[in-house]
Amino acid sequence: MPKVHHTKKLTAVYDRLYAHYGPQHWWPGDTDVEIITGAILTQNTSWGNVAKAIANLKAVTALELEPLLAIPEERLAELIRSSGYYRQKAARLRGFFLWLGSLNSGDWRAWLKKTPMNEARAALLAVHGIGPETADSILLYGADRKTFVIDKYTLRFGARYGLYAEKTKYEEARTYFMDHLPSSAKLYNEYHALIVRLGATACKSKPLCAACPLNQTCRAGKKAV
DNA sequence: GCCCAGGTGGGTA
DNA sequence: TACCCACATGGG
Repeated sequence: MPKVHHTKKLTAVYDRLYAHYGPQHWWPGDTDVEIITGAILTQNTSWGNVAKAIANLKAVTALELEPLLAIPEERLAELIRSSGYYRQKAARLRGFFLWLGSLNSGDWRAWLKKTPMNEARAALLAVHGIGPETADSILLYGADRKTFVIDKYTLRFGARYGLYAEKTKYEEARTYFMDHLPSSAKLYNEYHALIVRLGATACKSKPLCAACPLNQTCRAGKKAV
């Protein structure tokens, strides 16, 4: 398929999702530190469990690096217990914030904003516990950088709607979206959020459930029930 | 009780 | 590279 066709299809799917669900207002968090915290806590975990953990943190301290790092790891783990893998995530949160605070003489916000994408992304990926989805979430939702976030839903979504092959991996899918969409953080933000919304509601069933707003373009093959 | 959730890292063949 | 497993709570 020629490139322009992929662009048209991707854009049409986006328009359909947006018309159906409306703006998703992602990321659900007020500050960059809150967004980063959520990005780590939501690894393989439902958002509801993460929201409780973040509420617990907010109840005891400001969501900034120093106060968060002042919490002993065991205490931190208890506060985020509801998000699952809590001992592991407590260590990862601390490790990440320690690393973040060491950047750019402490001006890590400027570092996140200004460091060339490939360099910043590679640096994030080198931190223990930060994989591609978390790195891209931090850059896109926490620093307004132009990178597309891929997740389980997005891989399934792209394969199901015939954008790319079933076994397409993270980096390839990310490149696909970025190569075929206008380069816009706002668009990347909303598109990923809409895919998650679709995946979390309509797109799990086979055959497609009647609520799927993409029935007409989906090629899962099964007729909508 | 079973399955899954906005992943990641380590180990083995 | 390709699987497998641990990590863990909470909702449907």
